[in-house]
Parts: sequence; structure tokens; C-alpha cells
Amino acid sequence: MRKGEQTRAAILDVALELASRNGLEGLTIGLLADRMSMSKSGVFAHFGSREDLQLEVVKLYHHRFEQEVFYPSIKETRGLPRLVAMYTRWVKRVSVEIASGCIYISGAVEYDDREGPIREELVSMVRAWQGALLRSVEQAIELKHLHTGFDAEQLVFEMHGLILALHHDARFLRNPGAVERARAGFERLIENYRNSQQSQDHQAA
Amino acid sequence: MRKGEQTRAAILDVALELASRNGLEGLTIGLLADRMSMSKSGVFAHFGSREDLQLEVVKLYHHRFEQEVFYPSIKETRGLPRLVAMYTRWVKRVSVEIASGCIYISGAVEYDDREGPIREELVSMVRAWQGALLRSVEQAIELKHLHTGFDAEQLVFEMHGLILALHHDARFLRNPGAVERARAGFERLIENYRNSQQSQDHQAA
DNA sequence: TAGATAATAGTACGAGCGTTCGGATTTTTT
DNA sequence: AAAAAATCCGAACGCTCGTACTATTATCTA
Repeated sequence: MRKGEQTRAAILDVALELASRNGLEGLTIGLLADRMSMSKSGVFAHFGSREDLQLEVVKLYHHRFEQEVFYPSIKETRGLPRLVAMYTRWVKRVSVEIASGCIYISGAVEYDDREGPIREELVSMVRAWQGALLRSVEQAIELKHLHTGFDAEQLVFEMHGLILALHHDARFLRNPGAVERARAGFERLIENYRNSQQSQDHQAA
Repeated sequence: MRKGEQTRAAILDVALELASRNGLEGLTIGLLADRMSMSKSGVFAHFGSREDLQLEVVKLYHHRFEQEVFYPSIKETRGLPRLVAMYTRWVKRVSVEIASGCIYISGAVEYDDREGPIREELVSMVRAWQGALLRSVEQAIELKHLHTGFDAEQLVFEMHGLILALHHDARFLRNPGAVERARAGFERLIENYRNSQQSQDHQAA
């Protein structure tokens, strides 16, 4: 009843933290029980299986991401301002996750070959976010904030690349200044798609 | 003696294949023994420990990468042609690895928080490759193939981002056309750093 | 407060992991 | 061909994993 949901939420909170650091496959019930000062079976009873636990963690992460990045951004005015807000909050989020790890990114590597519901959940989450980005780009084109006649998906692709490079350089290589690189890359990207129409002929072809 | 080295090489070959698909942490001696039709202890005897096996796999991967990407590229003339060759071969390599997986990328996620010799080997490998890219960019600047006054590391950062996005979209999301996106992104990148000197002021600042 | 129900602990299981060791077998050397 | 050395197997160890089952305790309801 009530107490159950409460500890279940507490477990999921720690589980998310653990999965961020060690990956979803590295999330183990024994370690989770230790951190919760509970027995393994006590933790286990809240979820039908480990896979269900992992799924709940993924959904929780998605929810947090939406709360922190997506919803605040769509309050900005449509077009370029909203797109900039989305990217800025995205970078901010990832730069915080440098310490903890990002489940979107580690999950993509862990489940690129592994079939099943976890992979499907991850894919649909990423697809949803990329879809939101794409819509925002298209609106920016409609509103003439960005020039017409280029592939909107290409811009989303490159934005995603900047985020991935940021995560890689900061978290794996532990290079300072990666956040600034991700910002500079985005500025150049936008500057490109906004002004210089002529130098982009090779993309419209 | 001779027979030993022979089977050892054969084991490493299969181990590399396995680690590419399942990650270095997913590389297990039992599975490896099955694939080799050998006993676990028979496989184990060729390496002092599992960690040594993983290290050898990493080194073998690095060697293959050098043979396939680096060495052919430095035969090209210095400057932009060489840089283009490096990137082109890099994309080609990754697009082949879409089926098998890339140890550089999966290893970066697996060992971003885990200390030890495997992580250090991976980091130094990636650093070596990025260093080679950086040198090539700097030479292209010296030879006036690219305009002066911008951060060479920024270009390397963004090239890396394109590769990571390619790997992500192709292998995880299974989107077609990611290879073409990586190529188009690079072309725009080079076009940027080659011609339009004025629009890059915010980067030189 | 008593009874029902939910929540947690305890224990055990089978499987897979890396690793060790002694002996059998093959390969190389003399 | 005999001796030496390298190679491989088979069994076993201690460990951790997810999971099932049975009690015991805590919590909610009437």
C-alpha cells in the first residue's frame, strides 16, 4: 500500500544512481540491497524481475530528462529560441551527468545488439527526443529563423554528435573544456544554417 | 612454442570478434572456449588472467585500426588531403563496424568510471589517434589549406562527434543514411574552416 | 483493538563466473 | 627413438548472480 510505494520509489532512486554509474547491465540487486540496507529478497519483491527493475529505471530516467530538459524548453517561443533552449538545457544536463553518467548514451552502447523490451524502451525514448528536436528545427525554418532548403535531420544529427563528443571527452578522456567545445560547435552550426546560404549548396544537392 | 602462439592468435581473433559484439566486459572465457571448441582452462592457460586477455584484445584492435586507417592515410600528401583521407577511412571503418561494434566507442562507455590498466590503454589509444588528427589539422593550417586563427582541437572535436553520431544512429537506432550524414557533416565542416573567415569570429574570441 | 494484508527477512537453489591444480597428451628438442 | 617441454583437458574451488519459497514482522483497515 502506501509504505510499499514509498520504499519502492526510494529503491528506484538509488537504482537510477547506480545504473548511471555502472550501466543498466551493471545494476545488480545485491549491490542495490546493500545501498538500501535491505535484504536482496526485500528489494526483489518490489519488482517482478530484474528486467522489470531495469525498465522502471529507464522510465524514471526518461521522466527526469523530460522534466529537466524538454518541458522547460517548450515554454520558450517557437523557432530558434526554443531550439537554442533545448540544446542549452541538454548540454547543461549532460555536463552534470559527467559525474554520474548518462543512461541514454551508455544504454545505447549496451543494447545496440541486445534485443528485448529494454532496448525498445531506450530506442523509443531517444526517438521521441530527436523527434522533438526535429520539430523545433522545422518550426525554426517555417519562421524563417533558419534558411530553407536544407535537411533538418542533418542538423539534429550534428547536434547529437556534439553532445556525444562532449560526453566522451569529458567523461572518458576527462578533458576540461569539452562543454565549451559543445557550445562553440552549436554556435557555428546555427550560424551556418542561418546566414551563409551559398556555401551550403553541396548539401541541398 | 610455435603451436602455442598459433592457437593463441586464433583465440585472440575470436576474442576480438566477441568483445566487439558484447563489449570487453561481456567477453567471457567460457563463451570463448565454446567458440574455440576448447576447454575453459585450455583457453585460460594462454593468458595469465582475464584482464590480460582483455588487454591483448584492446591492443589487437588498436593494431588493426592503425593498419586500416592510420598507416594508409599518412601516405597521402600532407595537409587537407591527408586529413580527408583519415576521416574517410575512419568513416569507412566505423560503417563496417556497424555490424560488429566498435571497441573504441563501447570501451569508452564501459571504462569511463572504471580505473585500471584497460582504461589506461584505451585512453592512450584514443589520445594517440586524436593527436594524429590534430597534427594533420595543424599541418593543413600551415599549408594554408585551412584558414588560420581557429582552434584546431575544435575541429577534431567535431569530427569525433560526427563519428559518434554515425555509430549511434546506425548501430543503435538502425537508421539508414547515417553514413551519408557523417560525410555531409564533414564536408560542411571543412567548407567552413576553409572559406568563410569572417563568420568564425566568435570562435577565435 | 483485532484481523487482514502488505512488506521485508532468511534461506536455498542452480547457473555462470574467473581461477587453480594435477594429470594426460601432444609437440618439440636432443 | 627417447627425453624434455609445452599444451590442453577435467574437475573442483569460492564467489556472485537472479530467483523461489517460507516465515516473520510491520502496516493498514474495519
